[in-house]
Amino acid sequence: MFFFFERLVGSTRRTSPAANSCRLTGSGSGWWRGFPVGKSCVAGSRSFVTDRGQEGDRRPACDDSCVTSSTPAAPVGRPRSGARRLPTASAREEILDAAAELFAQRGYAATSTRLIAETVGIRQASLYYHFANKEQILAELLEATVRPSLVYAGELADRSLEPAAALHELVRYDVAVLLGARWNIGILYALPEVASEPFARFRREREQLRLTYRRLAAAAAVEEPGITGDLVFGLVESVIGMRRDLPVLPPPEQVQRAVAAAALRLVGSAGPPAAVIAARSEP
Amino acid sequence: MFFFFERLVGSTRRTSPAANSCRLTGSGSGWWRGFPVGKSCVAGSRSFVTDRGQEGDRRPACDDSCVTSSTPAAPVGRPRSGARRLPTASAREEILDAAAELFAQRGYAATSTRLIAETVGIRQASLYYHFANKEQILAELLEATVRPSLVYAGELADRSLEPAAALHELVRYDVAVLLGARWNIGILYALPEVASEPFARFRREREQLRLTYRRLAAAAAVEEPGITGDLVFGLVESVIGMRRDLPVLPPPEQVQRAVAAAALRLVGSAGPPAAVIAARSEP
DNA sequence: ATTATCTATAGATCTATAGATAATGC
DNA sequence: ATTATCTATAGATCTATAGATAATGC
Repeated sequence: MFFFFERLVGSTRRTSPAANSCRLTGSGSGWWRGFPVGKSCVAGSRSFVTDRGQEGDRRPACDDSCVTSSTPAAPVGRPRSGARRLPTASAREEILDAAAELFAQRGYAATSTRLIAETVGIRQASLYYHFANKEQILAELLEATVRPSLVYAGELADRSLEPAAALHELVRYDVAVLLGARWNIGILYALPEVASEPFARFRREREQLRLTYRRLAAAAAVEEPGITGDLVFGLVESVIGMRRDLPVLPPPEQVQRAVAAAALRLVGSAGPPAAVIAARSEP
Repeated sequence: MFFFFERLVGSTRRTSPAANSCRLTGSGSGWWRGFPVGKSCVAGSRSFVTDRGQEGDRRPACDDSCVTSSTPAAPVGRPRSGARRLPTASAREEILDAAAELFAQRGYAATSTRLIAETVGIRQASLYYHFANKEQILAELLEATVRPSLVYAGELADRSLEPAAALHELVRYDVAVLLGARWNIGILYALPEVASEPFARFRREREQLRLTYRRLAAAAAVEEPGITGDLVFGLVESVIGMRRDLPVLPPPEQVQRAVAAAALRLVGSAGPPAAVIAARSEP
């Protein structure tokens, strides 16, 4: 019913731009966050780090050519003291993965760069070869986390579904993203430091997603929508708290179904309309 | 329709134990968090700090007698260098208030004891006269924040309402608590450091509240409840995020109504039952 | 004498930079 | 020559304790 795809994240590198292959290959890119999606492969191959400044860090620009080789290739540069955290991933990706785990577990301020480095298996100072500062790491994680849902929301708009069906789809997708992430990355959304300037772009994108929920809820609601859109948004993101606080959760598909159905009841729509069933016509 | 009451919090002191007067008086206690409630005055006079260890700090035990005087009284001890933050409150309460503001705004780890002290208007070291350590401050804030809803849930159980009506009441109350707090204290629930040991008691109490939601949702749901109780819990707490992220919110009563109604739709109950209306028979 | 503050400071961090070094690539 | 690491460290914190001090209370 669902299949997984992996996303390239936190890397300026781009593998073969096989836009619809839904599985990216090449030097370990895309390993670190797999999530199930409703129907289609979305935004999987977008490289969305390249466009950010990266002013401060010493990492040289890298064009497409540098990863197209599928050979593992002997590592360049001075060898690490420790073993690799993720042998198939780039250092940059290993850092993002370690940071995601630690930020989600202990918070941003409580996670020292030393701890991130230790978790990766490198020295603290080596982080600064890949990132200008600690904030850059969090910013990258945050943006990589909203963007898929935002992109999906955009695609949904082009499919001219009836509002309830579109809402159902978006909720399913979003829940899948939140549950499927390797670490409970949604926790980062609520980190207090996200209110500060370096994370403005992330906040803007998240607000766009909220607007989509508002629009769909207003269109699908039987009565005056009021704050219903925001409540659906909150309902969806409540799976972050559930994933954090509950020792066990039902399988993702079941949670997706439950939250999507709950969202439709919440907007007053009488259960998943026929269009929803039709829209998810799998083979 | 609603009236406010103030709660004694973070103080071993107890004013006149006028259990139902709904307004506590005496040396500034209860100033720092006012919130509207649905019908009754709940837990307003409980002092729930006394029973915790306080091992580390030098603050001497204080019995009821020490605050019963309603005269402002000249301050004992060396005078402060700065002005008071809250002239009517005790130093302990001022610290809790400042910490609540800062923890909610910047997070726990990112808030230094120096900053808390400066915000209060005292020197950093002076905090330690009132609290054994920084964790104690957060623990006290957290516990003071769930407890009212938990107590209210307990009282609700004694009133033998029908499930949908009870759920409606609890949601209204809980939303009022979250919206009425002087600072958006619910943010603290999601602070990553809350997972650590010093906050075990808080977590236990919050889980009890979750269980109440589950029980009520299961009893009120028309179909298989599944994770519906947790979704309602999440729905209610989503007002924390709304209060944080939205520039303006509708007036509290309106949000209460909207969330309570949404909760009932979510469990499948067809709108607020007559019992709900009956239950809130105001003059 | 008691209380609630103050000053001073120990010891442990933490972030980011400078510059050396051990690999590969050409 | 380039890359990706390493070691060393400056400078800025941060928490908590020790002990002095300026009030009131008795």
